[in-house]
Amino acid sequence: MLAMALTEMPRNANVGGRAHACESCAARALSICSAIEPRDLGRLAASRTHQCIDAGESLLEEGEAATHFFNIIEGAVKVFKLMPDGRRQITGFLFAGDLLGLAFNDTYTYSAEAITAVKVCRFPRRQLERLLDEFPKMEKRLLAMASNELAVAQEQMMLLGRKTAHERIASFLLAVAARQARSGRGGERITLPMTRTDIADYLGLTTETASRVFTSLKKQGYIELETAGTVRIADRDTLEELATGLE
Amino acid sequence: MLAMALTEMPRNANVGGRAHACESCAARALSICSAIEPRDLGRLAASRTHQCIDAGESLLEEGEAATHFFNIIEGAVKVFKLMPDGRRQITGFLFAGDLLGLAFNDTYTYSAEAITAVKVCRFPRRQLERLLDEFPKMEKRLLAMASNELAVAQEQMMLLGRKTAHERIASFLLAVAARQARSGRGGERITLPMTRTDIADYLGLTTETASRVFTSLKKQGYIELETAGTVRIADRDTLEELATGLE
DNA sequence: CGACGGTTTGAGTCCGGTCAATTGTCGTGG
DNA sequence: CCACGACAATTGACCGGACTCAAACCGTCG
Repeated sequence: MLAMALTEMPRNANVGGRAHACESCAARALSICSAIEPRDLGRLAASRTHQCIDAGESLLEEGEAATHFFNIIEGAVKVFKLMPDGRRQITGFLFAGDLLGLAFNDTYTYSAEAITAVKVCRFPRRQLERLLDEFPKMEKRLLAMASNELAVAQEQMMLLGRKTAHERIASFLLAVAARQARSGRGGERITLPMTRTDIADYLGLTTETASRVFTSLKKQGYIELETAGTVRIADRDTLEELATGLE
Repeated sequence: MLAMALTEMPRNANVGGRAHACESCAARALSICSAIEPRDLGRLAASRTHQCIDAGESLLEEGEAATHFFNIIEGAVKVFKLMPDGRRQITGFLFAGDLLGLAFNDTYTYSAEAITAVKVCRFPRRQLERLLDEFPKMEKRLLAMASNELAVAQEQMMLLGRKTAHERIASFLLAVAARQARSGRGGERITLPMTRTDIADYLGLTTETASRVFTSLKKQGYIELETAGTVRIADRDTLEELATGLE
C-alpha cells in the first residue's frame, strides 16, 4: 500500500556515480560518519532504495508496520497525527538531511506526507538494527538525536500550551530561519514550502488566524511578505522578544 | 545550589539492607536489569546517593549543568518550562520508577519540582556514560525509552494543539488511570497528587477552566469526586470517546 | 478557632474560531 | 496570449469557549 504511492527512481538515474552517491547517502542517513568505517558504508548502500515522491503523496501512515526508515535527500515533509473527526496536529516538518521513521515501536505512531516533491533514501529497519549491534557509536549518536528531539518537542508543548497566536508565528518564523541558516541558505529571507493550513496545524491555530497574524506582523513592519511563501525578517530583535514572550 | 535544596538521607537509614537496596535501586534506575550482570550492579550502587525532597522543593532547574540524573523511588514530580513572564508549561509528571534528567545536553532544558515528598536515587551522569560504553544493551534500552517518550510527547502536542478543555481533562484522567493501573493500583479509583493549577499547566488551561470541567464531568456522571484529589471513573467508555474526540 | 492554600463558582471580556465572501496565484488548454 | 478552473490566501462579520477578575467555599493544620 505504501509502495503503491511511491515511485521507484529509474535504475539508470544512478548509473555513473552510483556507489559514491549511495555511500554518502547512507552515511548521511545515519548521521554517523564518525562512527562507521568508510569501507563499511558499501553494505548499507547495497540495500538502500532511492525514491521520488510527489507533493501531497504519503510516505507512511500511522498504524502501519514500521518496516523502513527514510533519509530525506531533498524537499520538505510534514509529520502529523489525526483525530477521528479530521482534526490534525502537525508535530514536525522535515527537510533535506533529516531522518524519518526512526521508531522503535512495531508500528508508526504518526503519518508523514510530502509537502513538495521529495527525494528520499529508504532503508529497511532490520538493516539498521544489525548495524546498531555492529557499531555501538551509532547508538549513542541516535540517543543524542532522540534526546535533542525530545527537547524540541517540549519547547513545542510550551508553544502550544501557553503562547499567543502572535508568539507562535514569531517563534515559528525564527525557528525556520535558524534551520535554513544552519543548512546553508543564510540571511533574513526564508522560504516556507508549506501552506498556511500546514503552519496553522503545526501551531495549533486555524488557517485564518495564521493568515491574519502574518498580515498583522507585516503591517507592524516586523516582516515582509514577498509572496505568501517568501518571508523577509525585517525586525529580528522585536520578533525574538515576541517569540519569547517579552513583548 | 541544587544541593542546598536537597536533604541527604541519614547514613544509617540504609544500614542493614544497604547493598541490596541500592543494587535493586540501581538496576531499576536504568531499567536495564536484563542488560547488566547482577555482579556489576554493586559498582553502580557505590556512587548512588539516596535523597529525600520535600513537596515543593526543586530537584533541578532549567539551564543548570546537567551533572546528575535521578531515579524516583517514591512520590510525584512535575517537569516544566517557564516563560520570562511566569507562564508555565508542565511537560510531564513523573512517579515511582521513572527516570529524571537523562539529558544528553550540557545543561538541563527543563526544571523539575517535587509535588509530594519524594525519595530519589541520584547518580552522576559520568557514571552513566561509562556504563553505556560497557553495556551496549543499555543504550538500546535507553533508545527505546527515548523513542517511547517521543511518541508520548507527540500525543501531548495533539492534545495541546487540537483538543477542547473537556477532551484534555478526559485524556488526562484516562492516562493517569492507565499509569496507576500499570504500577499496581488497579481499578477505577485514581489519585491526583498534583493541584488543579498543575493539571491546568500540564493541559494548557487555567485553574478555573480545569476546575469547571471537573465539575461538569461530575454533573454529567462520568466521574465522581470523592475529594479534589481522588477521582472515581464512573463511565470509562464515554470518557474514552470524549478523549479521542468521538463524542 | 482562625489563617492559609487550594478549589469552586460567578460575571463579564476577549482572543481566536467559524462561516462566508473575495482576492490572488498558478497551471492548463483553447 | 488569454480565459478558465482549482486551490491557496486574505479579509470581514460574528460567535463562543476559554480566560480574567473577583468572591466565596472548603479542608487542613497550627
